[in-house]
Amino acid sequence: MSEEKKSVKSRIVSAAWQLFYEKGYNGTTVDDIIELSDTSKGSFYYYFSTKDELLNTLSVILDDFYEELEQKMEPEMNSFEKLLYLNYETHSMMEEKIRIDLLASLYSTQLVSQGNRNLLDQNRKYYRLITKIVEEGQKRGQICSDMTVSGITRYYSMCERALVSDWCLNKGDYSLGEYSRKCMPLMMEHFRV
Amino acid sequence: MSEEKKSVKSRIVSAAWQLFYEKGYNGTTVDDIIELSDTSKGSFYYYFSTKDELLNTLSVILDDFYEELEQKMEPEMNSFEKLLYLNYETHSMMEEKIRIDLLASLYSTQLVSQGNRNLLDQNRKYYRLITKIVEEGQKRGQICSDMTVSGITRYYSMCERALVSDWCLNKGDYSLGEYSRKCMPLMMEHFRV
Amino acid sequence: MSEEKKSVKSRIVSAAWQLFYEKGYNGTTVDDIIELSDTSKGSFYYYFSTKDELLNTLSVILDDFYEELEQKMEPEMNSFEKLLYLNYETHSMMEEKIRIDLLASLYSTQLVSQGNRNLLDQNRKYYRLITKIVEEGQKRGQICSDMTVSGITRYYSMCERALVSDWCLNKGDYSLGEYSRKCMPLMMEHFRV
Amino acid sequence: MSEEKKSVKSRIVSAAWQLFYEKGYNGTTVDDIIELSDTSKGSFYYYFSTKDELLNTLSVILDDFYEELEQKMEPEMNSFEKLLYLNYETHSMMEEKIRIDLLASLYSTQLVSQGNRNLLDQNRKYYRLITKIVEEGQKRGQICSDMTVSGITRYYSMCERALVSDWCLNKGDYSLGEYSRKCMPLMMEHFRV
DNA sequence: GATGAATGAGACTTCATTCAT
DNA sequence: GATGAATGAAGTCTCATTCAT
Repeated sequence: MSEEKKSVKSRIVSAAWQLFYEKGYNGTTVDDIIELSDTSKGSFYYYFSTKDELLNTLSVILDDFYEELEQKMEPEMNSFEKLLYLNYETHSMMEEKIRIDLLASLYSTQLVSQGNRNLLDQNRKYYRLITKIVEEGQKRGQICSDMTVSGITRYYSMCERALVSDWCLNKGDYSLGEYSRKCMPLMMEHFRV
Repeated sequence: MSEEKKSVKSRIVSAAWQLFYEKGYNGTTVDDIIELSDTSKGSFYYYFSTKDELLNTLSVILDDFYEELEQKMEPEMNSFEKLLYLNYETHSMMEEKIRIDLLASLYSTQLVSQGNRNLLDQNRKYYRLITKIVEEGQKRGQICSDMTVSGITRYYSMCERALVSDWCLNKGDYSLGEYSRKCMPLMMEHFRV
Repeated sequence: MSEEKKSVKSRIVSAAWQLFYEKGYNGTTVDDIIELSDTSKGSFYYYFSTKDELLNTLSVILDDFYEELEQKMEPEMNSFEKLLYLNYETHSMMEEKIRIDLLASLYSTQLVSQGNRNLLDQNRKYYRLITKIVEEGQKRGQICSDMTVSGITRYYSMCERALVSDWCLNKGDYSLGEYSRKCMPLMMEHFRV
Repeated sequence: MSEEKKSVKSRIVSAAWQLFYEKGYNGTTVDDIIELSDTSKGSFYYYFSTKDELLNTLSVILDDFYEELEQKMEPEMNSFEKLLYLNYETHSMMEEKIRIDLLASLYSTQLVSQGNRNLLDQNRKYYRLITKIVEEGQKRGQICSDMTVSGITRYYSMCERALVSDWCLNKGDYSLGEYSRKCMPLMMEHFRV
């Protein structure tokens, strides 16, 4: 069981993302997903309490990416630069690898959903990583200390969300990576020492 | 005819907003709207091709507010301050007067809709007003000139959207006005001369 | 006016029938008709109180055909044979010249319409012609006299409607003309002297 | 479960027919039906792909009646007489028990519908019963053998449809039972031995 | 853990028809 | 006579979600 066939849950997740890429989030129905993953309505709702919940699995993908990036970064790099670096790398990756309408759906859904707002979940690798860098930056005197670590983290993440949201709103008619490279330093200017 | 009864379209809009305030966007059905406005499905879909389209009429409300604000502002006020002032006033008004779930719905909808993205419509009073102030500011030497007028306008509006979006994402658990008063100067710091 | 351009009413009729042939009765909307005839909703409803009424203009076409047939028939022909002849000629013509779904629509509509039931209108050329032949037949002793003229006319027309209806019900998968040639004599057998 | 509540589908059918009797076919809306049967649009369209489809359930009612009649008929009765007997009984029953506009709607709908034409479905009890009697009649020498069993069955059913259709076309202004009693022998005369 | 028939809610469509101008 | 914006009525579709087995 455990070895020979993928778990039902992971079959659902794979199928869902495959379909999301092909047909977009709203264009994909739960029926499509269970058909491709060869399961049933019952199983789907056994593992996920709602279709939206699948979108949250996107943050897992993103967090894996942050994990990788963390490895790659030189620890001695200037902390402020680290933030800009992370931002540029991630936004470039999103632009290349993730369908824009998925991002749009994710942001759209989180705005109106009642439940867990994954984008803001403080336990994500993302938040832990940013927090760590800000802390380190303040200690090293490379990031301004007139705001708390969590205040800066929150501000930074708001700026990132702003860049992604606007890119989605504009239907991707410019480069997310490049626009972020240009704007992020402006938005963070105050915190550079 | 002309005097005695409001046009059908405006009856629909009024009814819709009344209901949106009472029951929220998702809580309001098209049937509710046509019942309160005493019209019919046919008429509703004759004027609006989709329920979402009603949300766009929110920008009319906002633009009316910008009109008012423009009157109130002292022309000699520092241009950079004008931007911060507008931001604070508007966000305070939104916080007080507009149901958060309407803003959330508006932003959510615009992210995934195919059609006109009202939030970005350059012809809105909003854009024309910001553009005018930025222009004036550069002329007067109160706003930095290392970016074009339209670039700054766009950046400024992105920052505003970020603040509103994040407030919605956080379900309004802090003051939008106050948070904007604190963050907007940071975000705009680069453009202050 | 009178000479140079066709009357609005006849433009509507032509357009309607052209469209009925192309798209069927139900497939043709009043909007289609007014577009092709280059008139307006108002005009359409000025001339026809309902879309169904257009179908009635079909009986004019049929009656023209009966007029023709009457000319062609030898007056001395046996009256009973005349009835069979008329039946065969008409049903063959229908099969060739008239779209089956128009006949189906005509019959279908008349079954449920409140208004005038053209199919039964005793003033039609059709009824006048059949009545004349039956009368003549009884006088000549070629048609059985144990039923009144109007009784036989009515019976005869019911049989014709039966053949057409059934042909429509079967979606025309056999020859209306041939099936009528075979069945009509059976149905009328009693009246042959 | 099994005992306590009727299936949703049959609740819909019952409600529909109750309403059809009260308000006629066109006078009954799908909303009425789901309200009375205490179900939902979703369920309705899960079981029936269109409102018209409900009319087809009429043949079930008719077939039940044929079942009954078959029991009542003396097996030794002359086969030709059996056909006339069946015809008279059924048409009398229709006249008494079934709203004329339902029959009209059924015939009207079947003329223009794309789908299954219930009226012609050879598997109905009706066709099986008529076929059996014709077969038996030919064997016994009570029904003429110059046409095939299926040819005669088809002809017979066409005659019955003719009588019902015309009755509907005339809005029931005479007795269907009596008119059938008078005409059916004329129409079938050829097959009497 | 799995299943899928059944449900509920509401958006949206379609058109013939009306009516003030 | 003509116009077409506006209407009304009902049918149909779409799906996420639930629940008895």
